[in-house]
Amino acid sequence: MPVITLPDGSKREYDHPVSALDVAKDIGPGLAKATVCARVNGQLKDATDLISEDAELEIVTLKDEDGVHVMRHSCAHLLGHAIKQLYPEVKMAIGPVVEHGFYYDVDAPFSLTPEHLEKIEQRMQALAKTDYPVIKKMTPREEAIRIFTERGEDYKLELIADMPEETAFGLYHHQEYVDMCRGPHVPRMGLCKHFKLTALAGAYWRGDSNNKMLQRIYGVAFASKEALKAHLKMLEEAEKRDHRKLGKQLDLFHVEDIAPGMAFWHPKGTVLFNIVEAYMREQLRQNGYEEIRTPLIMDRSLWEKSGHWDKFKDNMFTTETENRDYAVKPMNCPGHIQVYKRKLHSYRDLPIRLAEFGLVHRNEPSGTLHGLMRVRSFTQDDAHIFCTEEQIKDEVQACIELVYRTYADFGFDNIEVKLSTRPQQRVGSDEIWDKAEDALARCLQDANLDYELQPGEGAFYGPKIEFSLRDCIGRVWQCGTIQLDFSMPVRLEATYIGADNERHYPVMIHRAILGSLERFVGILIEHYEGRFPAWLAPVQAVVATIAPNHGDYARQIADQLIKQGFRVETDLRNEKIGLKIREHTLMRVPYILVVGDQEVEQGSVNVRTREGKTLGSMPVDAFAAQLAEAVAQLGRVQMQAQH
RNA sequence: GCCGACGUAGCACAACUGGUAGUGCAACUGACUUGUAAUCAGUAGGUUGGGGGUUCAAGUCCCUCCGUCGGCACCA
Repeated sequence: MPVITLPDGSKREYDHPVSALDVAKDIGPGLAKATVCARVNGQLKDATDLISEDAELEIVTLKDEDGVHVMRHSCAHLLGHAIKQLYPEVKMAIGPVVEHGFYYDVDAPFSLTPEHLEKIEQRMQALAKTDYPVIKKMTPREEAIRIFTERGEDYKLELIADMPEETAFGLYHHQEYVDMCRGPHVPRMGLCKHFKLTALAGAYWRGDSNNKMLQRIYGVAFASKEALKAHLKMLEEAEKRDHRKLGKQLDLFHVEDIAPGMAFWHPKGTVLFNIVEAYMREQLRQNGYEEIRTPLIMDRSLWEKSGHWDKFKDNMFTTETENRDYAVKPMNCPGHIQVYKRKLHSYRDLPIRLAEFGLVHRNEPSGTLHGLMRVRSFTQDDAHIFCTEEQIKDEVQACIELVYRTYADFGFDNIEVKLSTRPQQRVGSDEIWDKAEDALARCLQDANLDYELQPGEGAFYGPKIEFSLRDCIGRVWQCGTIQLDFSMPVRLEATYIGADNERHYPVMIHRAILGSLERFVGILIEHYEGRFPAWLAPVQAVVATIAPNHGDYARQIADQLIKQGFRVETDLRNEKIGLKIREHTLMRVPYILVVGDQEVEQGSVNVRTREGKTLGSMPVDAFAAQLAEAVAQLGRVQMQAQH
């Protein structure tokens, strides 16, 4: 005799076990049709699961994020259904939900092509259209094994073998197709409507590169046609923001096969890069850091001692001369310790904060390279803070604050925070790791930050906090990081003299605010779609002449502004003003200063903005004041404009 | 590194099943003397990523290396 309580507080009494779908039908046919699954006492369940006890019930539809999630998951089954009808020899591995959609990893004896995808998608559409019911059967272990053995689904059998505790498995019957899943799933396939298969890729079985590589089919799915369309449109728009494309168009940088994964920065890109660096340098000055510079290449023995050689020798560039082996630095920390060690330090000196815009080289696997985001040569805004254990908290806190202040200045407000803890391969005792992980976790909690825990993802010498930003299509890239390290000072014998007149090892905090300057600039390009705020724009204004005889005046204006510290160019070409405006607008120059007879006469400039607004003639000083104001706002101005 | 796709002039792209490598922009030359997103005409530019092979003939087919793109694994 279950009593079902609905979200509005109303109660319904039944004299037999009911499913959420039954209840929905009682409420109305519209709701029944929209039912994707149910939340029973807060837990997601299949709409067809019978409820025999009193329960709070919420009918979940596609208006609910969870409903969309379940529908996407069912799309993966639908993909399985379709692919097995078309290519019965394919073996199904796993088909989970991902952001915006789903994928299915399959083992096919042939290479899937976009043409296959098209056929599969059509079959999916046809199957979904029949609106067949999905039948869930909790199936005893033996029977589940029998079913998948009969069907030759080796991967499903392996999954079952991996859950030795389970006595029964949820098998979802999609007509003749059977898939195993914890669920829930949609009760009928008509709910899967607005999907599209989008990509093919390789993926290792169980994410292990020792295993066979399977073929992964990616798809997206949404609650409505409009949402699907909007998503595809967004991807299209995102393509225009791609920093690799804009880097070429705006003449910022290039990469070529003479140096894979290493950027050639062009003049305009270098201006941008230098502004970012100068900004960070000013932060260092204001926050008690001392800047240093250390060698690019150091003896291999240093890297062996630090532990880097052991773990990363395959990813390090090496060189050799006069029978000595060297490694190109992949990190700055050992160099910084060498600087630290040249002096005897008192506990009174701590914390000591050594910073470097360190150019590091890492021989990243070829398949990982990605524009400026993942490269083999990059500049870290790196620093190492040598301090006592008591100072950890204040120092980490200060770093966190610096990250948020800095990112806000660059126009970012959406920062993902993660805490990564001890990995399998590591140096240092468990006590030390306990201490370090606790310290970082406490700092995050004190700062009131939501963060994701990533067990096993820490650096080999210590746990780390990561600050990540997203690129234009939502890929997440690690930027800032704060890492606690109790080991490196011991290994490389960095000490200080304590109040007790004994030698102690300092704690070392590795921290980067932007992370890789290359990556950060890449993200900036995408974030602003190349429309940099005046602060960052490589060229802030172009003085464009109407006719050749205005050249002297234009040059004079430009000189005047350049002397005031602005980045200004002239366009004296014998071309029409329309062409000049078009070209500089496409190059995303924030201001175009048009000068003709009228301006020469008045000693003014006629200002046109990148957005196409003509601000009219104004004295040069007035423009300079306006530009200075725009520059002073840093990147925060754009942030407000976007909301 | 692995799976798959791709690589044509500085850039963006074209060249049917193998049959003389083209177009636009940019560059250069000249004309036009310009008022808020493209003035007109002409000229030049490529061993089709490198190497090898099949063929009477290869941008196109095959092998191999390099690189790029999308994922996966990796990411100090």
